[in-house]
Amino acid sequence: MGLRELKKQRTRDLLLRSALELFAERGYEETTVDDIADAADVSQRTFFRYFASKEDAAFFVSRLAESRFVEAVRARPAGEAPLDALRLALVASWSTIGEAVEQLIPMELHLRFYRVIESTPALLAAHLRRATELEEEIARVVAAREGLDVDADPRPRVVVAVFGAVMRVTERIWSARDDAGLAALRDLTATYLDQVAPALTGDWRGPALAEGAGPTPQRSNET
Amino acid sequence: MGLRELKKQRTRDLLLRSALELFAERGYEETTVDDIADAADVSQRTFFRYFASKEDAAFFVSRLAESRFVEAVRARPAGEAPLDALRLALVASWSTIGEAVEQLIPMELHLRFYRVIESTPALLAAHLRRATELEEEIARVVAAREGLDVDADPRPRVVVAVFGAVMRVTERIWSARDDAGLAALRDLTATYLDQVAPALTGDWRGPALAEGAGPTPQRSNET
DNA sequence: TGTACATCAGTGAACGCGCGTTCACTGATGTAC
DNA sequence: TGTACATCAGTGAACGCGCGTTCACTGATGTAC
Repeated sequence: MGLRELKKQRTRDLLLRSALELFAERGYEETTVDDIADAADVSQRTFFRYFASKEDAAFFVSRLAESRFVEAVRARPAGEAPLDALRLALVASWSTIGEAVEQLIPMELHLRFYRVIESTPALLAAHLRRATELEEEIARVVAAREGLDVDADPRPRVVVAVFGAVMRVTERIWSARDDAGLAALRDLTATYLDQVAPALTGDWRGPALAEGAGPTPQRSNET
Repeated sequence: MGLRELKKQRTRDLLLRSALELFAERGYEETTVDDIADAADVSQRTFFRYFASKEDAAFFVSRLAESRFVEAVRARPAGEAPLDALRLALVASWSTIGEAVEQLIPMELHLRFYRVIESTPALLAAHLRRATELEEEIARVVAAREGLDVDADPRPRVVVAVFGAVMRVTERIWSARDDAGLAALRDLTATYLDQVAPALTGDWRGPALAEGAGPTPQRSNET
């Protein structure tokens, strides 16, 4: 890599990190693009050379993580049931995503920023819109796996939407906690995914499974 | 009602209708608050007397519809399984919502605007954020029905999130169609809700149910 | 029915703000020979 | 290794835009007597 390209990457990384640090410390709305540029010691003009918008910078890391997850879904063996494939792809991509994030910014900062998303209406809105776009992409992958037409058969979009809905519930609950670490998010996700079948079943008489109350008792989609 | 109050209501209705008509005809981003005020023959200042923001006006009708739905959920008899209660509340509130909307604007305009929401990133984002807020409210209603603590038991939030996810999938698919009428949306919703159980089941070997291919063959949550 | 006063919807004009864009330019890095 | 030229990251300043706010004001509606 040439010196020019290296400097470019350094500038972008610096801008990205400055942006996320300011967002996490002071809030997204309270941080102007000029603030970010100042923190990175470049001009506002330069910021817009690297990021199409303030929001674009905010979701740069998420974009990376999402593409890893999609790759992981594509990589699942064909025999798996769709919901299993999604869940196993998540488990499998966990560490890959972690490494990719750490290339750019400390995981701790990423997690702090994730909570900013949840507490900032404009960011949460953008996050949800992006999530539905991602779901559409994954629905197509799932449909392809099963040899189905995504527009003719409702099931691919439905299973992906259900999976995504549970993801977002766990994100929100996780971000509302104080102890919010990466392991807690992973555990919460597992617990909530286990609750899909019980929640949809008419019979709610079974014992309520308190979150994190212990090892998850059953999987919902095993044959 | 006094003359003053009557004039007030007329001004608000006129502003609302002007806003939605402009949004539907020309697009949300392409319509400024000044345009709306001009169309209603009042000053921009007056617009902000009635609506906190442009977005506030855009979702005025939705707010009304949502509150009717929440009421309908509250009104479901206690014996019903949660997912059934949500579905039946939707069916039951359908006409009530229709009447409430027609009080304000023609249903045809409301439906046209719904498609604008789906095709406008900023509006779709706001819509999704509002939807998650609504889901939280409904999750609490469901938890109360079952005598559960929404923070201790994952099932209320999960079942509501799943229901909401299916709703949003149908909204999106419906809005992408040309023939998009109210009946089509209702049928699509029924079809997709019927697909929740089949989609989550590992076994996808059963015949794909094409949307609208006929009467829905089975209910997912009957006892 | 009339008068005096209070309330309050609507006005017009100006402003603050931050995002994102446009312009003409500088100077460092890369490349050809 | 050196020279000439091309490329392109970064600059600074100014601007357009629309949202939402603020101000001091007018005039219609409501109310008390």
